[in-house]
Amino acid sequence: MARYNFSETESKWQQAWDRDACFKVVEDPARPKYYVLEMFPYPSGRIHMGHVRNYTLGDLVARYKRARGFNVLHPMGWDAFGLPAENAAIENKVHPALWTRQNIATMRDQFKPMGLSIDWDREISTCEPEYYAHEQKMFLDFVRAGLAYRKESWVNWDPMENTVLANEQVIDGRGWRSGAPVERRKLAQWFLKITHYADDLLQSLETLDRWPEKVRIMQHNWIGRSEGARIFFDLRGAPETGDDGRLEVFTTRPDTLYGASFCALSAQHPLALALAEDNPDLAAFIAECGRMGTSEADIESAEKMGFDTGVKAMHPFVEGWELPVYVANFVLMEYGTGAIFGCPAHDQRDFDFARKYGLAIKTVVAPQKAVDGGGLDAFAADLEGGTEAYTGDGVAVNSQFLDGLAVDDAKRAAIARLAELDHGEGTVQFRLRDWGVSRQRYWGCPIPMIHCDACGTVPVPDADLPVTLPEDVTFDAPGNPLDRHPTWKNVDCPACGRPARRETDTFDTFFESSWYFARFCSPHEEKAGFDRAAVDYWLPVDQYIGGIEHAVLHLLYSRFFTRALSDCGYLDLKEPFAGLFTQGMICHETYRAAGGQWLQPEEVEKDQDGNLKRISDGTSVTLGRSEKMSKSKKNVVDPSRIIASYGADAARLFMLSDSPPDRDLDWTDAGIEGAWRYLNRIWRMATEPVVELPAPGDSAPGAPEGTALAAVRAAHRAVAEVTDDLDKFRFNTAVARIREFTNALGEIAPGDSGAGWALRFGLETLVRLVAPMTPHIAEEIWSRLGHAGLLAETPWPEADPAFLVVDSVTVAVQVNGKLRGTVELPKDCDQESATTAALAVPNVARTLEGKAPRKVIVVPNRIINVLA
RNA sequence: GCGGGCGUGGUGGAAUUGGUAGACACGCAGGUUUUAGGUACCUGUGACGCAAGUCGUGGGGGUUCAAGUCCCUCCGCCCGCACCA
Repeated sequence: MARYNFSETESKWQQAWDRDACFKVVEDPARPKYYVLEMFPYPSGRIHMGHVRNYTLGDLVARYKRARGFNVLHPMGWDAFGLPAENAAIENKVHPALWTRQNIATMRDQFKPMGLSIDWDREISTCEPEYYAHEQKMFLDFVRAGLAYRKESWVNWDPMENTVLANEQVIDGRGWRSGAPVERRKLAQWFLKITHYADDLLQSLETLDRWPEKVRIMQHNWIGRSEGARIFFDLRGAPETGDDGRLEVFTTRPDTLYGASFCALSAQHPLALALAEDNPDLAAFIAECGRMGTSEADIESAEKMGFDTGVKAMHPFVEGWELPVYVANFVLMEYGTGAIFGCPAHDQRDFDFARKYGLAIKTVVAPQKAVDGGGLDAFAADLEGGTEAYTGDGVAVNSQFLDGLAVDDAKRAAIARLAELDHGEGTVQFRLRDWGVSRQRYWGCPIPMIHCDACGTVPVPDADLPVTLPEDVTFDAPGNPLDRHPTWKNVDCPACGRPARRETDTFDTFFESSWYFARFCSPHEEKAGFDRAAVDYWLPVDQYIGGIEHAVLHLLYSRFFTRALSDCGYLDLKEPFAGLFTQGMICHETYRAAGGQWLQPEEVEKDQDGNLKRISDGTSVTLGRSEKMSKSKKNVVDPSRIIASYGADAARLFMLSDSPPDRDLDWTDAGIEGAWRYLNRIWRMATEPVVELPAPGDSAPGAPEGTALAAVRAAHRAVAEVTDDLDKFRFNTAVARIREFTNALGEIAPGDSGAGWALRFGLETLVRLVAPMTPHIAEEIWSRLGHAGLLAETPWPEADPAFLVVDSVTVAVQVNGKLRGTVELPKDCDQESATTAALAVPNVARTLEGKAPRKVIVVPNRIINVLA
């Protein structure tokens, strides 16, 4: 028999599954549903190993759940809008639409040979109007529901390219492509009111019990809820700024108000800007703070800097107590109110600031112990003369009416007094900010709004939707081509009919990925984004699988979107993803040539002595540590080449072997070779059996014995263990159990009674267990074993408990905790006979030197510890 | 700085409730068959030791009959978020 011909076999079964439409699904209320979804790919041009791992994991789950009787939805689509398409357009003169569609075609062709059990009829691409039309409607409904609004906000502006840059496109304060110094500009932008759901998004994290703890913590921190107080300080010497002349401050420590020694404003605070108008020194200080923001922030970060404005803030509790108002570089405009009161004794930043500017440090909280023990003065002296603020728990001191109250009680009391005096109130502050969705980009979904000089911003009427993205644009001038499109941009106002202009901004591409999981439920629905009955059946996604890099934004936006859609009547659901699994990254060794430049794995070989050489010229190569595969380090391995040389099954098996799926995986040649060798091993076992196999369906010819019985037992044990492992996402141990079982099959002695039957049963069980991992070879062996039906449509095997019980166990025997031998005992045997047997072990008797044991601890079926 | 994770043979990694540490692989060594070989199969493989045995899960300490697992402490690496008031 020839070596296993993977390429012939793999394409053969892919066609068979296709022909039988094995993976096509429709709603079926009679069966339990299971929705498996991998994070859909960005069509960058070629698939990478991360994709292979992602889709291997998802496909394993999909095939396994299908075998377990679930109606499985496993779709595929493309996250097709985004900046790289525009960059390609500028750099290579290819239209973004063409570039994207070609990439999708290429990547689809690369995915197909993986043999994924995907319902390809549901394929979607977010850059097509059939998809994005629906999100325009959703957006307008959000606007109507008060969940979307327009406001001015700061952006990074590249004056050379006439475009807005994302934070990661700003390098050392300059545009990544133009190199021009980036300006801060204020633009009117659309926002989605994610903060409306801040509390719910936070609290519901606790219901996501099939999410990784790590991701929930990251979201928890990102939302960043903190309870505190808003405090209004009356001001003296401040210019009129339009508000009521008071300074609003947020604090989590209203209990420390009696320890206040200054107030500080962010450099972008309106009051700071107003004061700077006739104070050039302050203006210079503010400009300096602005410069520090982007570039050398880390280096300078330790150094607290401030500028005394001369303005005074009046303490809310004490008549006549004036606090100096500074502008300080460590106060963020984006958080709270952009202003703080400083209590140096109980906040490290305030402490450092007070030291630098000679401000008072006054202890107003002390540990109960210090107060009780009469050590308060010493505690205060240490604190005020030291270098570290006291931020621990305790009771209020030196604080008038708060004295003696524990921190939490003092906070409540302070807030009550502030409210009484009309100087503040208790409040909850979130770190989470509303989601800005406007992008000054071409390759995205147009925002369906029209700007009219007379009527203001007018929504595009539902009847005029969708607003399709014009494809007759060029990229030969800087800026957004939509801005200079002659016919698309200029339209009549839907309200008054006079000439008006379209909104030329497009949506953030997270917009598309926030509801695509719902679109997959009814991808061809034309009237709406999805059919209500379909989403009610399929959602939530039972198992979502993807990279940890989306732990916060994508997942949070999707959770928000699901709530917003529900509030607008589209859905009745809060959480889109019931189960989440985050896979590890693919790593590979790195190589550097003598000159220091990175080398690709194909450029390097090992010589006889095991030293790395560059193939082209034989010069020596430095081996670097294994790192995440990346183009910049050139340590990438192309999946298509691997699949072409070893087949999809081998690549998939390697992805699942050894490393737990949530940990990083090292790609090695030895690993893929090992997977390939294993496939050949089971191929030989099945096609050149050591003993003649009975016909399929033959019943067992009496009880198997010896190695045959052992193999049958191993089969049942493997079914039980692999099932358990797959349920728990322990795919690497599932592979180990399958290999163990394979070894047991290899032990079958042809002469043992029932050997042929046991081998057939074993092989059938084996291919059913590996089918979700290596579906092609499993299907081929299944067919060669004489089965007419597809393995892809065969139910998961069940273990017979009768073969799982064992009648004897090996029990370890220790003397004083040290292993001295083992003893074979009947399962669940009584303590006395276990003790007797243990003491009879020669090595145990010898170690005891004839002395009687002091005590014997028997853990049934596990261990016996003899204490001498 | 805060939060999270990790640390086990030459390598990737196993190890229910605390109960024979190193499953399953890779690599390596020896052998058998075949071959031009890279194939396949068998045996061995934590360290030290001829052996009995001793020591071994990042270091140190503790709890326990028994600790990779629980507690304290220190060290190292990785990942998030970072002047969040």
